Amino acid sequence: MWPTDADALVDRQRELATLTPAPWRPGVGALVSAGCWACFRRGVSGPGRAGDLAWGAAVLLEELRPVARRVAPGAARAGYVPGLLALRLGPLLSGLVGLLPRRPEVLLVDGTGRDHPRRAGLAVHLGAELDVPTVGVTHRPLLAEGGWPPDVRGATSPLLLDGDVVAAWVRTRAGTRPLVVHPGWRTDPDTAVAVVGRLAVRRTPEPLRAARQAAREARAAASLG
DNA sequence: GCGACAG
DNA sequence: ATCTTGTCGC
Repeated sequence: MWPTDADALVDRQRELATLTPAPWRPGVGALVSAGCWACFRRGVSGPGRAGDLAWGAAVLLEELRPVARRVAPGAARAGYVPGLLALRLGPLLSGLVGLLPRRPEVLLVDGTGRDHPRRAGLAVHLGAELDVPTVGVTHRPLLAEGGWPPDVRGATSPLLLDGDVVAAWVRTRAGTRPLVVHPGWRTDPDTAVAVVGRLAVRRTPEPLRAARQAAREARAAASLG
């Protein structure tokens, strides 16, 4: 289950960093993926706090086609603290993925993997809890460093932390900012980049786009009453 | 001590 | 995270 305080989460992250699960690779045929997302009330800025109202979503896809959606309101378990995102969102997101009609082959998460103070970001943690290979996607690195790749779709460049390649900048579209792709649970950098390239039609990979849209629709519906 | 810091 | 503004391209 999910740690409920920072000390317990840090302990769990240190444990996760020592695990070496078997690497996963996509099989032949249509890829069954999922994306999960959480959004908060509009107009509220800052790190927030425990109890913040949130809307979560998980969407299951066969290749690029959404086939199931789950949305639910929930409460953040903590304010946002860099390195402790799992404390805030872990239970909500894992619960929603667990409601999908089947387990995906790979789950895309809005968070880092090995680019983390203890090499165990939310993408790693969710994958371990759910026993699902994961790939993280963020707008920017948490700690890793590296220059942008050329402005060509498919171009990548490494992001390093303490001399290790822990993530990659990826141009999913020319003319826009690259995304950061993070290997998570049972994925390596090459596999993570390949999965994102396969699932990205627009800038944001379709599983995350679909989940973000579903979460925001749930928020909008709630605001109307 | 100070700043930086996924969402 | 979320918002606002401006700019570019179709």
